Amino acid sequence: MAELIADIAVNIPLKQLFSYRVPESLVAAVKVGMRTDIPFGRRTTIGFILALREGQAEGLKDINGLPDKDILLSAGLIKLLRWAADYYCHPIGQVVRSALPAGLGSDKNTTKILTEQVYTSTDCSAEPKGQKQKEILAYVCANEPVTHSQIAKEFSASQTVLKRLVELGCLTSQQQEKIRDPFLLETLPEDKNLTLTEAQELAIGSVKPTIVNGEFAGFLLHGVTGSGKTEVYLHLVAASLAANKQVLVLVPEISLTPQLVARFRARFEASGSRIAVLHSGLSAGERYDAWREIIRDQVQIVIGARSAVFAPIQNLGLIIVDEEHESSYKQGEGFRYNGRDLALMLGQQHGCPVLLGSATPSFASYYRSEQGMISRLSLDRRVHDGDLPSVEVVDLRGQVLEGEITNELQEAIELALEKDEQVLLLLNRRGFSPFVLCADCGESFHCPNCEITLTYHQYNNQLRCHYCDYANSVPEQCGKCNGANIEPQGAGTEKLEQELNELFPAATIVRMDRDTTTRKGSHKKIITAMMERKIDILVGTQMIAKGHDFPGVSLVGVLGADTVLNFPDFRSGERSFSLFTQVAGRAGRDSGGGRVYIQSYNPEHYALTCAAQQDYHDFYQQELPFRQELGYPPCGFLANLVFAGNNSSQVAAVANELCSYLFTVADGVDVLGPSPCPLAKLRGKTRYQVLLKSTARGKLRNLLTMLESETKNVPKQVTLTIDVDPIDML
DNA sequence: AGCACGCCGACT
DNA sequence: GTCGGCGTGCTC
Repeated sequence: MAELIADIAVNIPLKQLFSYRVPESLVAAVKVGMRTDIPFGRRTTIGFILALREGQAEGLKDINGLPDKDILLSAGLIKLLRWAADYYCHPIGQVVRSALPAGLGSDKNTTKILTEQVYTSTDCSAEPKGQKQKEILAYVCANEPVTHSQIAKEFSASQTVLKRLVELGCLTSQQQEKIRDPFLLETLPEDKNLTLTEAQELAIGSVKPTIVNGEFAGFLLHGVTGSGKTEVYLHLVAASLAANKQVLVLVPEISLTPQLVARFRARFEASGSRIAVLHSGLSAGERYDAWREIIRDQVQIVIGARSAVFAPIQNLGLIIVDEEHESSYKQGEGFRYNGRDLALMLGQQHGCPVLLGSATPSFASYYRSEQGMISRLSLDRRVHDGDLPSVEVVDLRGQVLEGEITNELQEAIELALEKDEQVLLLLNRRGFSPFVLCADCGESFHCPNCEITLTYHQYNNQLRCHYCDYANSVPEQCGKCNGANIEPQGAGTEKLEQELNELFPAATIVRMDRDTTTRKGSHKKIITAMMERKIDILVGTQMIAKGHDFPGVSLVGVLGADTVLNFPDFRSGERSFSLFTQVAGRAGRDSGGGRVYIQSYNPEHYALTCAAQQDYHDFYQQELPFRQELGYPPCGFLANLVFAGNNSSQVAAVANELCSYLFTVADGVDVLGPSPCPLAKLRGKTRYQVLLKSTARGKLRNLLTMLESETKNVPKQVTLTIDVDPIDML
């Protein structure tokens, strides 16, 4: 006899699904996408029903129950998750869990649905005796249905009065679900409806038909800073809403893009569209509520960071990936997916356009647009004024510098300060100095867990590891020769801040990096002070280049460009070009006539010269042969295998063994390694890597399949992580 | 990942 | 004699 069988994903590091019988009592209620309680081994746990089928249930256990009324995973989402689990070689149960809002994927179900009383009137002509009763009844009649919290806000001590009104038969009440609304206390900005430029009109016109027709199409919206990408997004969102379809907007990090969220809300909330903003600041309850609203089709626009690509939207009309080049779209640990790439897959599965927007596109996206796989839409002019900043590359070769700032840059800063304009200085290295050493014997200091050099932080006189949380105070004496001349070498943002204070004592100088923005709100505080022109010079790491328009900035300086250029990774050119172009775009945003100085020992490097000209296409053409020759993405495909464990010789042996196996079976795939990872030791674990490289995606996939069946032989003391399409290989 | 089973060292 | 170390094996 055929019975109902559920295929269930369980949160364990295994690829397979587990099959259970659905008992007669649950057959009517069970649906694909629901969460379920199941017996698992000697314990009970929760799982997610990814499929239901008829079949022979002999030898299968029964599911215990269904804890929720709603389904949690839409059919479309299940399809995406299964594809992603396979593509990224990650256990399906853990893939499902990382897609879900926190609190729903774990065993302990801590997130609850809130409910509250909702009142409606039954008799508005009634005339209760009490004055307060009259007032509240009138209020309910005018505004019904009214929630209890609304009444509590308007009237004090309303509880007994309400009870009396219900007893009198004037009101009835119902228990109803309550949605936690994170926007409740925020005020909406004013919506500015701007006239479109020709280029904007053209871009909108290209995407619109695909929204209406429900076709997949990829678009790269390449627009320089200030060219009005957001306005293009807003018009396309409107088109999607008009076609009765929902919109997904991915952003690199919500906290860095408050303006974008504000503009979406200002444009669409007034006309009754609901926007769900998913970000790390939400409580578990708020996430759960947003998730339920989305799956019930009560939300029209979802904005969020990479994990929002898993929002269970059922009727997608458009997907936007803003700042698509940002590396934060790639998850760096666990389930190492790329939100931008999954967005493209999602668009294909749903049949809707995907719009990738950036001023400095990822090399991969630009390549795809050149190959005709996606369409490129360009906005090459700023909306106001035409002037892009003038960029000067300052040659450091042969210069004798006392600090970090050249005479050229110093003079430019003086000039800007005289004119009461703001200055932005980028130095992509936090701390005071990247290392310290003993001036007598040359001894330097390393992290005991990660073996890399420790960075000196002057403000608390500590040596800190930037990869784990190791910290130690600076020793008085050298441990090797007992010398007392321990000196900081090189410069970070802290030291630069000190130098600036000496050079420009009258100026207000503020530093913004991970060390000054850890406290909640501190980041926003600096941004606000900058907006209000309370800061003359802002010094910081790459976070100063992201997402903010500071109208008062006329001068941008880039220091330490060479550390970015010489970073040991095939994407260093791309990253440098992107960072320098983005930060240069911060100069003279409104007034025009901005100036940018980039100091470098390698002024002829194409990443620098192209950034100086703001010429992406030139950069692309110089970068392309290098990627082609070496078969690097997007001209080839990579997967990085990392072996880690406490016993270094065991890790090396396991890596060696698996590597030679792969080498013998590989067909059309280069097996490189094993070699110690660039961070050969991290948090106390020894790490080796094997890089797989192929020009054919399918051949790489085949090898990964063979690898996965071989991982059974990896001892438990050694962990193997597979990173498909890695973006950094540290 | 849990959770149990199992086989060897120092304790009331 | 047994409490407990963590190696190994399994989970529909």
